[in-house]
Amino acid sequence: MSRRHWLFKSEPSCFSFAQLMAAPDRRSIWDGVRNYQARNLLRDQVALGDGVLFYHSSTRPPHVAGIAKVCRAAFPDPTAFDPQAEHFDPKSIPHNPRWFAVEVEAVCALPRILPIAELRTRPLLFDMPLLQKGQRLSIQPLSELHWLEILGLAGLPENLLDTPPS
DNA sequence: GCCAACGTTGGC
DNA sequence: GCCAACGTTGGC
Repeated sequence: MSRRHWLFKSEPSCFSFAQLMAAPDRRSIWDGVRNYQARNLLRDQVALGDGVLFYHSSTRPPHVAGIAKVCRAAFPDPTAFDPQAEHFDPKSIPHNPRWFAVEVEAVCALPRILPIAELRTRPLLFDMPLLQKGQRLSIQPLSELHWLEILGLAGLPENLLDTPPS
């Protein structure tokens, strides 16, 4: 089986990695995605067991905060059906859902956060989507090289996701 | 289907 | 706070 890797963006004032760590079973739904390109990735590509970099945007400094993994693959985003929800979309109906969510489970916080400015200094990361001009996607694919480089920078073992939690 | 106007994102 | 880049909207 080949695991893929992703970067998920969140504004920590909205939902932080610490909140995920503190959630029951360290799990949370990843909902509210309302961009078609990100939706397509969530729905069609993000798979159970995939690795996730949890990135904090719109904070100082913007940074990678932690590692998570996908613990449930795509399902219709329930917040799109809820008139009380911030991202309610009346055009998404249960018979034909427009928006999708996954669930993620925290693996560990980075031993030290990795600011975006530091990522920009690493030659192996120059082609990371995050670092491209104008890139705004909230769900971004990472190559195996990107993933390993970032684990290494953070001081985490390459086989992090293969090691069952103790 | 074009494209101008507008709203949002998000680093700096 | 600024503003570049991008996505969406809607008149035509």
